[in-house]
Amino acid sequence: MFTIKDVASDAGVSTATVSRVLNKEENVSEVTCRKVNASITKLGYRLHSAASTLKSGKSRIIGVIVPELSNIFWMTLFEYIEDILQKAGYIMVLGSSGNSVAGEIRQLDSLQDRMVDGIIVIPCSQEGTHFKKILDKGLPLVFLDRWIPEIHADSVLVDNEGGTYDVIRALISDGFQKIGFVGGDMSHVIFRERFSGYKHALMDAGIPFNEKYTYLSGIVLETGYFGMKRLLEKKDHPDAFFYVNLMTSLGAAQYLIKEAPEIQKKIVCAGFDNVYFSSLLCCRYLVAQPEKEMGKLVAQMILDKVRHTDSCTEENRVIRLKTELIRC
Amino acid sequence: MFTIKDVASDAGVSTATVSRVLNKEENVSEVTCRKVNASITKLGYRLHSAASTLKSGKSRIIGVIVPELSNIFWMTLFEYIEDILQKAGYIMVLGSSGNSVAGEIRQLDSLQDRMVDGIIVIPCSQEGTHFKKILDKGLPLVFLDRWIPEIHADSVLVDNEGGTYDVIRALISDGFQKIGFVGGDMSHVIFRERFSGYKHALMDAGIPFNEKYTYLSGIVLETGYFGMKRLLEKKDHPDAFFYVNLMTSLGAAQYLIKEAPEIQKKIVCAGFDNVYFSSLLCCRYLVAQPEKEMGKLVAQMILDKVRHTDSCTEENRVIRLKTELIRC
DNA sequence: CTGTTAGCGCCTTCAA
DNA sequence: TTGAAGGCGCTAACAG
Repeated sequence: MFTIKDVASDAGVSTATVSRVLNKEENVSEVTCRKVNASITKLGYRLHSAASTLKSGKSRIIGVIVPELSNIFWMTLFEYIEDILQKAGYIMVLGSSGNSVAGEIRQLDSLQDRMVDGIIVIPCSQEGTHFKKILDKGLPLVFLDRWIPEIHADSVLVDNEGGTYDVIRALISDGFQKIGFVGGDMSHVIFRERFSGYKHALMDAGIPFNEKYTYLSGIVLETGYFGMKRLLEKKDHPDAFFYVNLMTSLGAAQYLIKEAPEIQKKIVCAGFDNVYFSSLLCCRYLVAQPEKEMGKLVAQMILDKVRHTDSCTEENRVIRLKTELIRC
Repeated sequence: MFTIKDVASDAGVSTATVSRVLNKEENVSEVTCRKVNASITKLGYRLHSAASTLKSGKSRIIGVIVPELSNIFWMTLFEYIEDILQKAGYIMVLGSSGNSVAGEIRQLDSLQDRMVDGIIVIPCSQEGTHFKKILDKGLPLVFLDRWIPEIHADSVLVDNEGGTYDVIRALISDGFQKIGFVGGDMSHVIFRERFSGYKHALMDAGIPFNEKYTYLSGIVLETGYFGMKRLLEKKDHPDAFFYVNLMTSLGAAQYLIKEAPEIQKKIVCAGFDNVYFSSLLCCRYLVAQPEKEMGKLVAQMILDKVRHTDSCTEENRVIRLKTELIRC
């Protein structure tokens, strides 16, 4: 393997100059730059990232922490994110927190050991003191999809309240009055927002909120399954349902297909999140998040922060993207 | 931040000794070891991975290349893999090849720049000269889920032929004679294996193979969708179907739900792969791959190779795990 | 069993 | 605009 020393002697310059070219510094004459680049390609030289990291303290690694890897929606986001990071010369280290704060802390430690330049987090809960510590160290951190308001970090989110409001209003326009709300961990801000959108839509339509049409205990597959079971068992059950996220939607669809196919035909469903196989959910409406935009934006944000660490102390930005109401 | 120097002086030993303790070498007295560890925890010392990598040439990074990130089955595998790697002190760098050889090469280059200790690959095609180059350099590489027979690398696979044979036989036992085969990129060995299992099961039951019951042009969502459309349009269409993988199954289910709900009731389906929301596919049978075992095994294999790079030149191991036939 | 020491490859002042 | 030179923190001989 070649080092900058080899490149330097081949190009007839010093290692310092090669380093300057590699790091795209301004003050290198165009002739020298070309000479050096020629030698680089000629020798097939590649930067030794460990050496560079040791000396500069920059690793060109962006760490990512997700509650779980097996979530299609999130992974679709990371497909876009990785693409942008890669093109900027960064690699993405993707780690799962296993839906626990302890997991998040473990991942944060591991990432710091690797001297990552920045971190993207989809937090698993509203507990955020461990993230606060990171920010206090001046390490760039951006929240994605979910956030923790008390922790002042840049965040890329969607308009959860508005998206839910719109879909509920659409159901109301279709003539439904008894609309079920399935799923939601109310310790999470984003689910409170969605719940709020639901209640406001009802309120604005003059429909009284009825707690017995709601099932709020969770955001996983089982939540949807048992939520539907519980709600449909009631004699005066809803005739339309809103599922708070993809997992809940999947669980609800499973229940309907397996246990209540005859009821499925009589009710109408809608759900937050849209993926490539959403048509299996048999929903009339879906609230689609702008994955591509979210991914691009968060990647750009973290790169900005990484490259201008000084401006990190500025006011934090919380970006809300619009969702799209899809009629299936 | 503290360095081994600080730990050394705090513990009253040399930096070499600290390094030995950190790397869990044998020849350190128990007393010294305890002293050093005490100082480490007392100071909250953490190894500087870049420095360690620079000196030793080992990064404690395992690179992973997948055709795409948004595949639930694969990501479930990586959930297990990451867990094991993490516990062994390694991190996983997950990158997408975007289903192209060029993408694979790009990822390989990036990983080599990072001095990864080993690589796990789910190849996107049967083209493997770029992987050969990696192996020739002595860099540990293991294939997962798919393989390239010409490239002699360790591989963790399932018994594709046997799994398919069993499910087709089950359909035959249920009385079906006209069984459709949907999906399959025959340039991939694993799909040829599945196709072979299908044909053998028919043959062993004395049922003649009929090409018009097959639709072999792809392994993506659209394959399943249009495959079903095409096959069901025929007047003498199959009354049972086998889908070659998850994506095809999803596409087929979408077609049936959207376009042919009345036919769906009259036919029976089966598919390769099983995920947490498979019940939405309305299959009678599923061929489940042992994800946990696969993940654990491949993680263990790559760690073994990484830790004993010398034995890398030995005969390569190709492991075939049994699938499980699930009746839903 | 432990200490001394020479770099690994690169970046970054400082001086020219 | 360029070069010289001193480490960044750690590991791995080698010596004791």
